[in-house]
Amino acid sequence: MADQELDERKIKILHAIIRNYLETGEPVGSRTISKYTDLNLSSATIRNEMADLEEMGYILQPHTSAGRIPSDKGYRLYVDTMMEEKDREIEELKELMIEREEKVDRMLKSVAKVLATNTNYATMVSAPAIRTNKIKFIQLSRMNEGQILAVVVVEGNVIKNNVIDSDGSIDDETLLKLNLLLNTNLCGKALEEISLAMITAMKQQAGIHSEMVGNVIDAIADSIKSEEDLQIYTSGTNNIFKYPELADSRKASDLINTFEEKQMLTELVNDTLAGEEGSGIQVYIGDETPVQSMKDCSVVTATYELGEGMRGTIGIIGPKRMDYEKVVGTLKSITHRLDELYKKK
Amino acid sequence: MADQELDERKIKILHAIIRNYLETGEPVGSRTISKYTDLNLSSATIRNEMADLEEMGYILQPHTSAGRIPSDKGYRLYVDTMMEEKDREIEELKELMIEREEKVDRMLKSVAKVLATNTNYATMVSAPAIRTNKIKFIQLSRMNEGQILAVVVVEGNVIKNNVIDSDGSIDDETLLKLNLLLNTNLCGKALEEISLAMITAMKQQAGIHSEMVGNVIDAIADSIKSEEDLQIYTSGTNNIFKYPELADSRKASDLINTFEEKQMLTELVNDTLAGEEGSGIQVYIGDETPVQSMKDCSVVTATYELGEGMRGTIGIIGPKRMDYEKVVGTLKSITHRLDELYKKK
DNA sequence: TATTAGCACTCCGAACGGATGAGTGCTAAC
DNA sequence: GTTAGCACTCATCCGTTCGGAGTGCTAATA
Repeated sequence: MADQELDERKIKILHAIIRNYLETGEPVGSRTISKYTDLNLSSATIRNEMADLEEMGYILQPHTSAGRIPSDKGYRLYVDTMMEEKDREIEELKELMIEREEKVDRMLKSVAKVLATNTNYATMVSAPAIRTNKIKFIQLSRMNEGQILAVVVVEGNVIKNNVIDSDGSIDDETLLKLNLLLNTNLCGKALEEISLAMITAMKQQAGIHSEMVGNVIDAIADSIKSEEDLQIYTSGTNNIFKYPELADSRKASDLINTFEEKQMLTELVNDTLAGEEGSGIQVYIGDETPVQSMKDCSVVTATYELGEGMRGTIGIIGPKRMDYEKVVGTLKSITHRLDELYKKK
Repeated sequence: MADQELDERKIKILHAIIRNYLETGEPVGSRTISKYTDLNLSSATIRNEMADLEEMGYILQPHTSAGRIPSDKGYRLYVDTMMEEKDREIEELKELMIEREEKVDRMLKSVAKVLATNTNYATMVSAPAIRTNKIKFIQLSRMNEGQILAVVVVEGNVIKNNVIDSDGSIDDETLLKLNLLLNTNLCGKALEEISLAMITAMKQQAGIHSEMVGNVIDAIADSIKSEEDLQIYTSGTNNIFKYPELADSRKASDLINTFEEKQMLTELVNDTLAGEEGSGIQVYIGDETPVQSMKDCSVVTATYELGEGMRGTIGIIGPKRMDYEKVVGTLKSITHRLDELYKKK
């Protein structure tokens, strides 16, 4: 009775158990199921089946004489094969005010917020990694005697800037030339594409001011790294208190910390962007997550694209018994909307 | 026996009670005090005195037959008159790496972090309100056909920027003129000083491009407001879990939320900047705080100044039984250090 | 052979009831 | 005014009890 396959009936029962548990958050017993499902079986029969399901690892008992709750393996199966998405979410979300904005970062912030209030889970949104963005415009200008302001605009109108101390005095004319040089050479290039060869070439062209070119490149590189490269916005952190299994002081503290030190979330972002396939939506259940402090959570991530290869990640973090259908639906619809908003142009 | 003044002895006893409670976090009984203090009194005498102190409102009993804990009024008295500051903290802090940085915001972030790890409380640091900062430099430049990039640098090298859609095409020469116009008129002025009169005057000078001037001013105003004007950095939020009286799920959730929605902290900032006097350090105990969600906390704030009138606020949020001496000392030393760092130049 | 009814059993959680001990308030003596 | 002494209160701990939910197993049933 142990190593058999999951037959039709077992699947139905497992499905019922999970659905019920997602709703109530309480261990579910055989009697409940025997009424809940359409297949008319007595609780005794259900019990036998449940014993099998437990042996196979799909469900588990918090303690003897308690009902069953889904195991990670159970959730996994559910998410992989038994889930029906709620497409109606898409319509609802259309109403949510996600509007295109001149500056992407501002919009992404609002995405995080909207998602958090809408789902009742914690959310994170990573801005497209800047180093893959293309440079739109570079501008050097003199602020005062000793200081030069370097401004770099990349796609999405993300603007980086840095103040450079220029010891040697540079006259306005050379500044103009440098601007021209930098723009013609670097515009349209992604930041990570800038090669050493290009830099030396530019230095050569700059002649006596080659030093300045180096400084500017350094400043650019610096201003990119400065913000830890990957900008991440979070929202709804305090939603975790809505789920007793996460509100435990120790776990909560760890989670809060993770959200504050956004850097820890980069692993999640990287993993999502790397392991992408199909719909671009990924579900991490419990231990599957790359972030240590989320071992008792489930995380659903999606990749979005704002045209021209600017890709970022959206993540929703909640308890394992999160409403996967709703979350996946919501993420699908929101990435779709982002796609639409930024495709036109 | 009720409406008498606090005599010497009562003060000593109250002092002892508070000190003891700050250390242990447990209600303190008469026996403890009778041994703790130098005035050799039996527990019975202490009990009588304690009854008086309670009647006067300086201490209270969590329940009959428990020891006493300080009331808000008790803490207040302690902070106002009985506290001896630990000046040695100053030396310790010197070791902490607070270094001047080109961009203030980055440094303030690190201040928040250093304070949080050093004190084990939650911290917030507000950046100087931008609108009181003076403009150092303005630069308009053409990004492409239809778009102009406006960059404004204010004191502290805080850099704001905005993209302006320019319908009418402006040639390079007028752009130069506009730059000159803006810089000569606005540099050295604080953002809030810009008056309508100045704007109209500039528009007149700009001639046919008066519209552009308006746009730029709008853009500047916008980019200031955009970031909710007041930038606030927080750190160590999860420290609140170290204090059981705050770790309670409901309170914790509220607090976390306050730190996430930094906007709520502006009241604290405003109150601090307004009610400033003497040392510039303020202590809010329990209900005294202007922020609703911190009713069960104490908050200590300080005003710092980065030369030339750029003033901001540092706040430390912890349980009522926080180590006021250490916190006040730390804040004093750190504001002092900031002052030093930014005075030289 | 699969399903079901029935029953003994397990375990959690809430409720109860002493002990224990810390701490108080009060009184009477010093 | 101070103190010793005592009765009293109350939180906390711990063992017990008890009911309920749910299980596993067995034997009867279709």
